[in-house]
Amino acid sequence: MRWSQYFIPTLKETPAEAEILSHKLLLRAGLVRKLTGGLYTFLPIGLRVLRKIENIIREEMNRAGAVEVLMPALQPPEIWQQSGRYETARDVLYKVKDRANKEWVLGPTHEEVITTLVAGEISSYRQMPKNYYQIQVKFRDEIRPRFGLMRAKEFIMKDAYSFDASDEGAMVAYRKMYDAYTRIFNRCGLRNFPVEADTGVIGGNHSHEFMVPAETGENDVVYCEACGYAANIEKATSGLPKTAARELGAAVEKFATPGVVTIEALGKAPYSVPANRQIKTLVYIADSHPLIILVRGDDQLNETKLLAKTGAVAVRPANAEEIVPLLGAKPGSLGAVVNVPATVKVIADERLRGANDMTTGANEDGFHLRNVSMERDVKVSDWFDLRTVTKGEPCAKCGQSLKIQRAIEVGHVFKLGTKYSEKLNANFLDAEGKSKPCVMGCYGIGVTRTLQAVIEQCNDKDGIVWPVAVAPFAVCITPLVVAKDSPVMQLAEKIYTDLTAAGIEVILDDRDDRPGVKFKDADLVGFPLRLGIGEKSMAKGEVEFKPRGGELTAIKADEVLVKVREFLASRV
RNA sequence: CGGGACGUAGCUCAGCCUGGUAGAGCACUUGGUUUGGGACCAAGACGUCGCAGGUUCAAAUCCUGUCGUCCCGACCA
Repeated sequence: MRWSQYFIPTLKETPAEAEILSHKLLLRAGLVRKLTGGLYTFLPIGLRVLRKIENIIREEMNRAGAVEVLMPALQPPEIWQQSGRYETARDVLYKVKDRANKEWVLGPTHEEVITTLVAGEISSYRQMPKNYYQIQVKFRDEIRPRFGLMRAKEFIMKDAYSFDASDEGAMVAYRKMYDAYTRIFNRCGLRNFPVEADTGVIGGNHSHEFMVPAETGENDVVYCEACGYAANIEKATSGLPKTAARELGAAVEKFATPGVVTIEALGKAPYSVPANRQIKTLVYIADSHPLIILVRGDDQLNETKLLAKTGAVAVRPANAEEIVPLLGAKPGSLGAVVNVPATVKVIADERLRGANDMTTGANEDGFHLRNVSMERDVKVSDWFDLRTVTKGEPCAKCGQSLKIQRAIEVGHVFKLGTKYSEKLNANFLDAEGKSKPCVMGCYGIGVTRTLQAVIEQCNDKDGIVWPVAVAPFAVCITPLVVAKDSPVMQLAEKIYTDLTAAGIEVILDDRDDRPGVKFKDADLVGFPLRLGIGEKSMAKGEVEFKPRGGELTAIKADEVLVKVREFLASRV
């Protein structure tokens, strides 16, 4: 490819819209342009990288036994109603109407479509296992699109769906995808690691996310260096001991705490109740039912856990207008000991189990209760792990100190079970002739997000530093004289022809620009190797050999092909 | 949806407080000089100041509304 005929609109200055580094580089290196918030056009360089990533994914999916299909992006709402997600996923569903005023949805994912397909095609256990995947555009009505391709309204996803006759078979399929994902992200040049994950609205009971460590990520990952435990903070647990039981004190005692409405204030004189001896009382609305949540004063409620453990579709904190009529006091004086309506369930964090000598609100403004025993004084309906892990806590598996790292989620694998096959009638007959629902798994990779994650991880002060496997071109030839009949340009053309003939992807910077401009652009766009050809080096029969981010050396002009091959082979 | 900031040339931004001829740098065009890490000189072209109302003799500037962008939060498969 000749640069002058291509389309690489690099930017010297950073567009105001970009905040994080990868987003800036995406724009500056001319990979994408924004149409409007959350919607981007891929320019040729960006598209080439996208295709590279897609092909790596294809190769690994195929290798793992998955088969490529392509499903419609526009879908009938009926299948979403059938699966129940027309309601549970309604916030992210784009809906459109046709001329007859019939409603359609733009697919945010394809469980409904693939399950409907399979329901009509698979009828025997002999036809499984099966795994179908596609690389497709998805549409999600994100509340706040941000960070360029990281969270967009429209994005490209690889999604695979496995169908098995048994739970054991489904686990095999899951494991195959898990291994394939590790290979895919490694091949893309990404440092990455799988973590245990929450399954969210998609359902299922076994799930891992593939994370790329990055400070700009939207996830917190809890991990243990000693034993390898790693989990999304939404799911992570630790080996922290339960609250120590003490000598069971006298009966509950009410005491005045005028103006004290925070854990912190109650911890100070004259009360001096340490946070770990307080019970924090929160009120949540779960699918329109109020719930009382108890966690220890020094713990934070993890809403994802709450959602998962209660099985609710949605939870949100109740506001003061809802709380006062319910418990008779404002937030800051709440508790679950007295004046709790019988209809309201009390859910408590495991860490409080057996705790006594605790202090909590009295459900009366300006008063708290001391000598509270969870067992004796609080009627708890359910005990769950509900707290958020913090760094430094002991690992539940090995006791070593846990760490927390920000990360970008680039892939997610789920064991779905029969949630969708049951609702959408994807049944088969087993060896005994008994009808059963297929056991499913689903496996997603954010392709466009992965592209940006590579940039986020592979860059320096001059621009992008592409791993060879996903580089838009492996080599950039930079002749410093571009007149057609000049010896420099003739050598550049020869090298270009030779490398291209050898199957190497080369871009020839034939623009009539000053050297500095070309060097800066080549660095910004990030080609792994740049070959510089000027009159000086040429006089010595040499060509400049400059790996991106490495040292410039001179090589013999007639050794270019060999040296380039060596270099590329060493980087795979 | 709550909080904040912003919207002026293709891009980055100044001007707004204190109303009165719309600016700079980069990019672009032409000519010249340059030519190994984003050149220099000269001349030029480029704007309904996001949009709609209002106040005023007069609005980029003040007021109201609206749309859009970005940040924080909430939310999030």
